[in-house]
Amino acid sequence: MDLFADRGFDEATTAEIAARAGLTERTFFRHFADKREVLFGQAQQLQDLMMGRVAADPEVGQPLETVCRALHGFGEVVAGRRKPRLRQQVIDRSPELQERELIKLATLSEGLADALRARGVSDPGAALAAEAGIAIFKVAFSRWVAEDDQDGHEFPQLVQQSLDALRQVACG
Amino acid sequence: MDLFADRGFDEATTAEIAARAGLTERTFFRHFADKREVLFGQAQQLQDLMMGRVAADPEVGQPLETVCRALHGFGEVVAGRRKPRLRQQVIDRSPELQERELIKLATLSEGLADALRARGVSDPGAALAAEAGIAIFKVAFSRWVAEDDQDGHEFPQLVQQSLDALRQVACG
DNA sequence: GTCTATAGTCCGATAGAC
DNA sequence: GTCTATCGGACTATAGAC
Repeated sequence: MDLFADRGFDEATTAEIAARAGLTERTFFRHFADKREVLFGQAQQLQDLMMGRVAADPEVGQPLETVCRALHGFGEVVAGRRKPRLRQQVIDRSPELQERELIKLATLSEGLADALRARGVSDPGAALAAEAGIAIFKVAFSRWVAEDDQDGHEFPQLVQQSLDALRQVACG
Repeated sequence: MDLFADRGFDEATTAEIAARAGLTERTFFRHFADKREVLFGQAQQLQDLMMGRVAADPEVGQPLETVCRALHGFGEVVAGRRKPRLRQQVIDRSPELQERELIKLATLSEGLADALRARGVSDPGAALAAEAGIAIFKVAFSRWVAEDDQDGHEFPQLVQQSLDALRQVACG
């Protein structure tokens, strides 16, 4: 993170990262499938948490609300992350990292759709509720990054506001 | 496309692609910023078309409907593409191509949001209408690929069905 | 067109934990 | 004996510098 923040993602070589950790370049690639993955290792944990919340939601009569309740879990995960805003700055400056972020969100969407189907929501509703939930997450997250809420307490409110705004533009 | 379809995207080298076109590898990189861009060159054209449709839409009172009408433009662009379904098969088999596809869609979303703001739609509604539109596009497109509609005539219907389904899961 | 740097793979070897 | 983490060196393809 320090190397990336100082000189940018592209300019920090895998050899430097490994040296900084007291390892060889070869060992670095045993821990991370590729250089970008260093910044996205916790993504699976976030997905598991959110999918679990969908599975445990009391009612799925309004699938998008179920998804939004699952999104609240982000607040808990982010509390355990180090410097989430610095991390986001690094990502925002690198197109290749943005690509990786998007595919992680797409994977999350797939997972949420699967979790909804397991609760009896049928397609294409399940896929659309999941994708719409990701849209809400993106907007709420970008607003959260712009503020200085340290522990993620305000995140659920931002999700609710985004959900309301989506309903407004979608259903009038 | 033939090389990618035969042996997969990773296995086809830029040297082979260039040789097949009667050019040198260096010339290949003069035409395409990177190897993946070979398959995504027409993306800007699609975005321009859709943004133009948002700009020219008679009314933006229901922003998501405006976006959906813009999405219909895909049918016109795809008619000029060669083997769109084969192209999609190649993409679906390669994670790095999926990443590129996602960032193209994210760029499209940004463009649509800008076009909506130019029509007076305020944030976060503009961003959410654009993102929700992309969600609808993804679902409609995946259904279109699974069918055998050659000229894209059925695409607007698939968009409408996805819009209805989204309204169902979002607003009940 | 030439030249070079970096990411990432493949092969094999070593050493400690259990 | 097996599993896992480390390392070394050679190798290829992408991509950028000039």
